[in-house]
Amino acid sequence: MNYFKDILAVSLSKEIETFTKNELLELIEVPDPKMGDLAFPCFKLAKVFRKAPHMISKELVEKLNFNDEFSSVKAVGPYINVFINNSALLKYFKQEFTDNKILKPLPRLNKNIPIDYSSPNIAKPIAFHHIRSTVIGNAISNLFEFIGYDLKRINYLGDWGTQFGKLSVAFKKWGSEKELDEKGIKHLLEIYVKYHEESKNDKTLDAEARKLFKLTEDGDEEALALWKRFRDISIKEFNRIYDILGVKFTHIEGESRYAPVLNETIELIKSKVHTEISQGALIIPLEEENMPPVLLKKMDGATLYATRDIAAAIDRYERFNFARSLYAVGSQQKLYFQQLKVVLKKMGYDWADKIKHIDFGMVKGMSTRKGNLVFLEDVLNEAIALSKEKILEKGRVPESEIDEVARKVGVGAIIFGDLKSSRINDFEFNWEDLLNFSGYSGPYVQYSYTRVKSIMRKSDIKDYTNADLSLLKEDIEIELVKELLKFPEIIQKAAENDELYFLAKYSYSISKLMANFHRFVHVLKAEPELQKARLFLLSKVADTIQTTLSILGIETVENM
RNA sequence: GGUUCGGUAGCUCAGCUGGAUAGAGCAACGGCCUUCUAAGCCGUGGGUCGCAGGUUCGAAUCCUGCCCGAAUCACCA
Repeated sequence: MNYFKDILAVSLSKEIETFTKNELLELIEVPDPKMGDLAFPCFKLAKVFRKAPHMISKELVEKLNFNDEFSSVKAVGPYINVFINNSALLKYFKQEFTDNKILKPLPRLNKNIPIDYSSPNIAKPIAFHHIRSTVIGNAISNLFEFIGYDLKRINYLGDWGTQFGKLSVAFKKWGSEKELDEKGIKHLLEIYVKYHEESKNDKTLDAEARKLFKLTEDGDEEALALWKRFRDISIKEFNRIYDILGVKFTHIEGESRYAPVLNETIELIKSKVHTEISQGALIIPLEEENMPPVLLKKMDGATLYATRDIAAAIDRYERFNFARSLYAVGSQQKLYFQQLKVVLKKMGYDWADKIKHIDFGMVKGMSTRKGNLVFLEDVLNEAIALSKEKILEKGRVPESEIDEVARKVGVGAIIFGDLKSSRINDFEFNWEDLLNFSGYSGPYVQYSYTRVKSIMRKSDIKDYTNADLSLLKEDIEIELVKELLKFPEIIQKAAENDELYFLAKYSYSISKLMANFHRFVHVLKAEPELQKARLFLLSKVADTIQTTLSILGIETVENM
């Protein structure tokens, strides 16, 4: 659509000298389809020319000249409404979608973007609320990869800290090898919970835990072996869930990576910014910035998250020389990330400006009926089971593919559910919505895709490359063409705002139009040439849906 | 209390760099399977855009104040 906007703007700029072409381009709107494809409001001109806007629109329309791009250019009150000529539109459509040029990832920029997402704490099963960072980070990564960046997908595990001392103590006291083998991470959670109960009454436990973690930090072989074992078990279980979700990482590391360099990091910080001891803790005061201080070391000398994160930020810059550095982390940590950037900036690192916190709202209303967490895996399994049930009901999917299709659809519903609205909104946990596969949902879009593919499979015509698109005359066909041509704008908007819901909405609106297409237009009954033209269009609908969903991290299926 | 984010239909949300009658989905109700997949389609009802001022040709959108909710504000991450 930008192509036609540009033509309109150029034409307008020939008549209007007080505005540049780009200023005019900014003013052009995409109105209600009934009014036109493009609209130019004359209010801003009215101020400059001191003339009523409806007069200006009327006069302008008479002066404007076009080739054959527009079929109608009319003054409607203060607006100039423009309809695009169908043949020009279809010609442009064919050009852009030949070899799917428009859907291809953008040229490589040779610029790195490390992104930190998912990042669970080890020794605890992944709870449902981890879905947000995992799915948002994965999709943002896909999006930036699409527009040309090289992504470094980092799962920055919470794998260091006194909680491992606690876990070690708990395992020594109540742990069982047999249960660890059988239940894996859930056994670790059990004993961790028990530890917390017991430690309320028995204060010696905490001291013991600190001692054990100190041993780990100092490199004690036995302590380290136990830590490594907890970590390996955790990673194995995490990977199982990432496989279900279809989420990938390029780097699995964790806070432990920075354990050896913490002292030198603190020395480095001390040498570059003013630090002080306050109430026994080592802090960086940020009064000038109107922020609370950043704590580097606790009273007992132990380091904190901030120290590790500063080390990690520097490390990521040194390793990747990043164009941007992203963190998909909840909005609770907004202030913390501002502080982190300020500290890095104070240390003289200009690249701190390239750090961006992709924040998102928290998951609320999670069922606590059992007084414990809702595990992500359970929610996924629930969604997959429901989707399998529906697949069996319909009986369209071959036996051998049922489980795979059920997974893609069930998981698609969960992922889409997370990405369908603005990141910053809190996410309401609600089984009913989560498992509702109709309307504005992943399965709806996937379903739309299968119907299109089904038609393509049933037709004898398999090659549409030389289709004569001028045969496409139905309104709904033209609407679809216009929608498909919006793809680059949607990608751009999503990337500019780090918002995935633009893509989710886009996939939905294509599907919605497709539903209308099915109602008014028949493909297989059409004459061969017309059928070919329609198949060309449908194949592009399918490809656009697939490309859009795949950026969101959702797979398409051929049947459901 | 300070800071930040939010308050639009019963619920979940779009729309917010001011513009033409405020839009979706879910839920409710009523229709549609001899027609390329009914996980679908069509229709109906449902709104003082938190409240009050201001800015202007025009405000859900910008400004101010207030009300309500959430997050956060030094030893968790």
